[in-house]
Parts: sequence; structure tokens; C-alpha cells
Amino acid sequence: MSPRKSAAEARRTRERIVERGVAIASVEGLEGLTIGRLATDLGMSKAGILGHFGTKETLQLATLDEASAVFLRVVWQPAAHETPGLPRLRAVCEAWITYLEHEREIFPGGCLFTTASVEFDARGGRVRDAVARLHRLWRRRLVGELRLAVTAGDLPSGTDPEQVAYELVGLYLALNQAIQLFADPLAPDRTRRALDRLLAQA
Amino acid sequence: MSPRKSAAEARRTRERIVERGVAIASVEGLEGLTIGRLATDLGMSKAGILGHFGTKETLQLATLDEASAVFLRVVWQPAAHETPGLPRLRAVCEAWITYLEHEREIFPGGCLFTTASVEFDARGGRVRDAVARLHRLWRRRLVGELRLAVTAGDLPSGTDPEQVAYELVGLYLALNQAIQLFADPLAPDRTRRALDRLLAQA
DNA sequence: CCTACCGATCGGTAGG
DNA sequence: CCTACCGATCGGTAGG
Repeated sequence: MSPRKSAAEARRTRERIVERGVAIASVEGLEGLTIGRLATDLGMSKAGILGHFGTKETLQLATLDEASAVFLRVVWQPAAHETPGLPRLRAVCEAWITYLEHEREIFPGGCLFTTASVEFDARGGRVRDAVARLHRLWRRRLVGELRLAVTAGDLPSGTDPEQVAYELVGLYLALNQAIQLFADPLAPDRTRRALDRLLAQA
Repeated sequence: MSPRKSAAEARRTRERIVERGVAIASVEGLEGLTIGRLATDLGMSKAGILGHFGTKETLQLATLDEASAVFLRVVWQPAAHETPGLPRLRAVCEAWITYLEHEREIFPGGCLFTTASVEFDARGGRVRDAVARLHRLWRRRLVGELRLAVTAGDLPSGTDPEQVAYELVGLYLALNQAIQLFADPLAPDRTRRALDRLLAQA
């Protein structure tokens, strides 16, 4: 029926699948992301979906990769031009709040990393490993930025970057919960207040 | 085959189902908790399981209730005899750490409330409502205890109990992630350090 | 509490 | 990229 597509068209189809996959998984989780649901949403056959990935696990890994690219683009890249250290960290933290508040088109069910973290934290397998790896990656970035801030003298020399990064992550987990579960409009400002305290006297 | 059981026996069977359900759901989530899996684990038929609840949704609600009872028993009750206010709050916070660290028999996949919160935060329905209600309940308890601490003069009079409770919840979300996803042995002490700072100068 | 069943959906494959 | 399948499992029901 449908003629064989060019490589460029196939790539574009793959992108559409992954984009839709991120949206579904942010609501239903990476296990709740089913090939049949994707096929229905995109007007394709299940075999057409699966042809691009081979297995569901590979589809899940591709979906995680795309979520990672979105996070990089929305949270870290807009801050890239800021002065390294505290100014850049502050810009990242503010973009992170905006991301959790407004990125509803890409992640209608909230940050996919948070969802995937809890979903796979008690399992084994390649998806779990990828989730843990990505969380470590973003954590290391935060720690690196905090170290720069200490070196620059923007934070007290006694500051423990790992400790501050740990507390920062907690604030964003709380923010994701406040937005998704409680639809609490005060949560972004609560997060800013906590950030100010944390980064002023770390 | 099996003779009709007495009401007491039926109640005991129901307890066994719910207990096992909590363990499964803490790993697989409340949607991943299937009637077939429960039946296999307990050596029963699916109809035997379902007879106690009628629908999967009712089973999920019963499982949440049991998890709530466990949390009350392990985190709040041991602190009940402490002086209301900061001393009791401190005892709760320490028991909460122990709970996330060691309650592996009851919750092999970590705190069921955290799992369920993320799993249902983008959905509708009665299970989601129950999850939100329970989170609000525990949050209110924290706020109440913080208010007592302010009244007693154990925390500065300018303290915002809602703000501190928000940050406390974030710390425990971070702790659950650190234990479950990273198996980080430093996380309990990181949590204690953050707590000390938070409750010393709130 | 059981056996025996239902339609729907799951991930995945064969073949084109 | 499709149609047409596969065996397994899902929640749930009938009847005892």
C-alpha cells in the first residue's frame, strides 16, 4: 500500500514517534507507553512503529534520550551564555522552574525523568540503568556549577557542592509533585524562596 | 473444593492479600499490581482475590489504606510520646529516615506513597484522589507540628510552617530517590544535615 | 473460595 | 510501511 519511504522520511517518522512517545510516557510512564497506543495516536500500524526500534525496550530508551535532549534545550542551553558559577546556576534554576510549570505540550504529565525515576527505581534492566545514568549526569552538572560558584567566591568556601545539589534536587522533586498532584500555584515561589536561602548561605 | 471459610478466616485472607499487594505495588506501582500476580504469589485463584474487592480499583484503594496505616505506625506513632512541637517533629523526621532506609520487607520498592504520587499525578479517578488526599493529610500533620514548634518558641516567630513543610517533603523525596535509584549510603546523613539547617533557622 | 470462561490488549513475528 | 497473525496476560463474570 504505502510506498517505500526515503531515508529522510523514515527519520522524520521516527522523530514523530519519539515525540509522541515522550508525551504519552510523561502521563502513563515508560511501561504504560504501549505500541498499540502509539499506533492509534499516529494513524500507523503496530508493526510500522516497531520497525523503527525492534523492541519496546529500545523504544523506551529512545524516548528517554529525547526527554534528555528536551531538558538540555529548555533548562541548560538558555543559561549557557551566563557567567559560569552562581549567575549561570541561578539562570538554570529559574529555567528549571519554568520548565516544570509550563512544558505541558512536551510533557503533559510532568517531567519524564521524575516519572521514570520512581517507576524504575526498584527494577533492573537497561531502562533503569539509563534513567540512573541521566540523573547522575544532571546531578554532576549541578555539582560542577556549584564548584565554580565556590571557586569564584560567590558561595562560602566551606560549601559542600554535593550537599547543595542533593537539596536542590529535592526542591525540584517537591515542585513537580506540587504542580502535578496539587496544582499548587504557590509552589514556584516557594521553590524560589528555598533556593534563595540555600544559595545565599550554603 | 475448599470449604466455606468463617468470617474471621475471610478477614485474615483479605489482610494477606492487601499485605502482599503493598509489597508488589511498591515495586510495580498500583497499576502494575495485577490480580493474576497476587493470585500466583498467594496460591489462590484470581476470582478468589477479586471476591474480596470486586474491582481492581477497590483493591488499589485498600492497598493505599494499608500503606497509610504502615506509615502512621512506623513514622508517627513511635514519636507520639515526645513533647509536642520541635522535639516530636524531630522524632518523626528521624523515624521517617529509618522508614525509607529499612522498611524493605513491607515496601521492597520504596515508599508506596511516593511511587503512587508520581504514577497517578497526571491521571483522574478515585485512586488519584485518594493519593492526593493522603499526601495532604501527612502534609497537614507536618504543618501542625511546625506551628506548635513556633508557638512553643522552638522556631523563630517569623517561620512559615507551610514553607518549611514544603521543603521537608522535598528532602524526603530526594532521600527516597537516593536510596532506591542510587543506593547512596550517604543520603540519610545528607538528609539530617539539611534538616538541622532547616529546623535551626527556619 | 474454586473452575471455566469472556473480550480486549499486550509485545512481537512472518511475509510482503 | 502494511495485513494478518501468534501466545500470553489483562480485568472481570457465571455458576457453583
